[in-house]
Amino acid sequence: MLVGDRIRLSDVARAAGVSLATASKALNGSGRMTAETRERVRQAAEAMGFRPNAMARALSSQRSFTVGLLTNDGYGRFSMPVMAGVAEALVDQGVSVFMCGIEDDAALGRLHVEAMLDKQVDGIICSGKRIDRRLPVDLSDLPVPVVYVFTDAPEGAVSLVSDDAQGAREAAEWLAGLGRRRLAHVTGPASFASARERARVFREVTGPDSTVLHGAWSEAWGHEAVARLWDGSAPPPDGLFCGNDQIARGAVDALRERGVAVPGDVSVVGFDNWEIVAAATRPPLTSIDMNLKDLGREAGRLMLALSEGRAVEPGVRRQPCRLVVRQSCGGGSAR
Amino acid sequence: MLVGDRIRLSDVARAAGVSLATASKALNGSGRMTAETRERVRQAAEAMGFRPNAMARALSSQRSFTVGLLTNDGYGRFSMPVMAGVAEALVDQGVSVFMCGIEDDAALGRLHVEAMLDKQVDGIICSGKRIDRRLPVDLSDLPVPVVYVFTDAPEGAVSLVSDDAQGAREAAEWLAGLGRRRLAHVTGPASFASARERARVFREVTGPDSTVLHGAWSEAWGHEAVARLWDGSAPPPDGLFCGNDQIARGAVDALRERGVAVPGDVSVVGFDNWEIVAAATRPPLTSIDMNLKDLGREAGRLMLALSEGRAVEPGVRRQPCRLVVRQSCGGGSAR
DNA sequence: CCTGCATGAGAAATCGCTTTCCCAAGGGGC
DNA sequence: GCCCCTTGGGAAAGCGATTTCTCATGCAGG
Repeated sequence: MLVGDRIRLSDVARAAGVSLATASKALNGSGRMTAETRERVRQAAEAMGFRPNAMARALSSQRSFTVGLLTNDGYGRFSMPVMAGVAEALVDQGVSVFMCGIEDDAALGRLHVEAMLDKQVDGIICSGKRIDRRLPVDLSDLPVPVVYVFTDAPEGAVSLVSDDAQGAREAAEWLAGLGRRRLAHVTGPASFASARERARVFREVTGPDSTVLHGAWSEAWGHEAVARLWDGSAPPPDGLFCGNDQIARGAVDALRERGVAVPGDVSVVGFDNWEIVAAATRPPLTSIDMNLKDLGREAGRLMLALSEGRAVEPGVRRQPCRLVVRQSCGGGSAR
Repeated sequence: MLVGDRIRLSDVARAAGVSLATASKALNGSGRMTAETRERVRQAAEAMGFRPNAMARALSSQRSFTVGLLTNDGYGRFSMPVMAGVAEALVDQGVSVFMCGIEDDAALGRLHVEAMLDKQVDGIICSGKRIDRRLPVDLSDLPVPVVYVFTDAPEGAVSLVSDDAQGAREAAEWLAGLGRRRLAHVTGPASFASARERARVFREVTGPDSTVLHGAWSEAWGHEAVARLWDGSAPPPDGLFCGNDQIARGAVDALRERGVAVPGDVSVVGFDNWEIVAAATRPPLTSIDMNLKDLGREAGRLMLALSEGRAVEPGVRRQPCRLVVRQSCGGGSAR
């Protein structure tokens, strides 16, 4: 793929018959020279397959064209799509991503952050698995910009989260639009801000005393919630909005077991659009996708802006979610 | 966390009353000087919170203390644990990891590899999601060492995979040890080398004409396989070894639906030990764990050796799998 | 008492590129 | 026709380490 020694800028300069300085400026679009000169250098570089040594460039320009991505999501459920998005936004700017999983280990976090700083990263993107908790590292007072994604961020920071309210509204209105009138929301612990926020909006759409059940983020809880809702003490729901796909799957399984048809008798919407769960459910789940890759992509863009010294409005940015229709709701494929 | 300008080596040297050269050697353990001098420099560095500039160090020493991790596993199912292992093995050597997901896009692969090379990585770890397929990039003739993990590798390369044969034997013998005598193996497509190898060993343990069913790697296939095995034409198995946890889950669900008790009537072992699937199954799955993090850790060690110029025996290294006992088999928690 | 060699430490070159002056030449204004 | 300003391009000083020599110094050997 690459043979022999790497071509240096000085080689290109010599070939193009210009000085080192001119060659550098030509390729970077800086400095002043005739278009003809610039082009000649470009051609030479191109022809020789010149690739600048990023280390040298970083050392003198004080920009390393690398960013660090810190995450405590060891599983990758959230951080993999975010990383993919970040990388996508940055790769053609020549920026690479150091990825560091730190779980919830503060010492490990510090270690990695220091390693990043030593490597002169142009910025750090900090991502989590929950928007109301922070990673066990203090990223304030760092000599580089920081962008927070899908995690809680300090006051005045640049941060990016998915729009729980809009996602929940999307789900509830979809169920309502299908003609479902007795809706219930089965979600995770009320200790999660996301769970509370989605529940709030769910009530906003369906009425202040519609049913909201908090529990674990598990299939088991989905099961149990169905058992409660169908205990005969009240007319059961005809639409279920679940806080994540695992709960939804548990619920759908429980409904099947008790002979309730999905989507015939009940429509179910999940949250997360976790392919592996949503697609394996019978029937496959209609679900809210948080567009994590988009979140990552936007984070990448913001990081880029910041590292180029462009000003970025601080504060929390909420990115919209998107309803992905499968078969657990019936109804058209409209939207 | 860090305040003001970074301390440079020259600052340390001045503070310790030695030259730049001596300071460098003192901190790197190279050169010759009295223990007292060395220690004095160390103390000064420590006291001033000196952190060497990795770029500068890389530029002159020709080692960047970074490695690239290439993967086509966009989901992170395999690459996240591998990355965690790699990072764990390298972090206290001060080595950071560039992570690049390239899916199956050859152009993207080339782009990322070139970016890595520009950044002077000390080596590249190439990881996949299937041991009999390669990534769409040519990593031969690179100016840096390459280690392959969980992917097919060219002749003569250094490569690391999990030991399918040992894992399969572990599973089959566990079932046999539980007194199960009519064993069946339900697994993925025979086009997968892993599926074939595990099936081979399964037969080696259970007899040449024991049942092996190939299908998709899905829950749906687990269902269907159970339907076939329990169609009444033959005495059904009392032990099921499934090719992955999804198949196992499908099978367990199907068994429950037809009133067959797990683990009462049938013991089921899965493969992958994918927590999210294995733990949510009712009952939770006993499964074979491929120890991917260990695989990554070992890959990190090999990479380190290679990048330090130490010789590494080429060839395929197989790392053992491990049986994780949950409740789908009954029997003791022995082992 | 002089030569020789091991030893501790420093001067300076280098790594490959960026960037800041600085200078020569050409052109326009008065 | 003189002067000043614009313009294209180059020389050289870093960036912050590593590393190769080189050089005093002190001690042992003859």
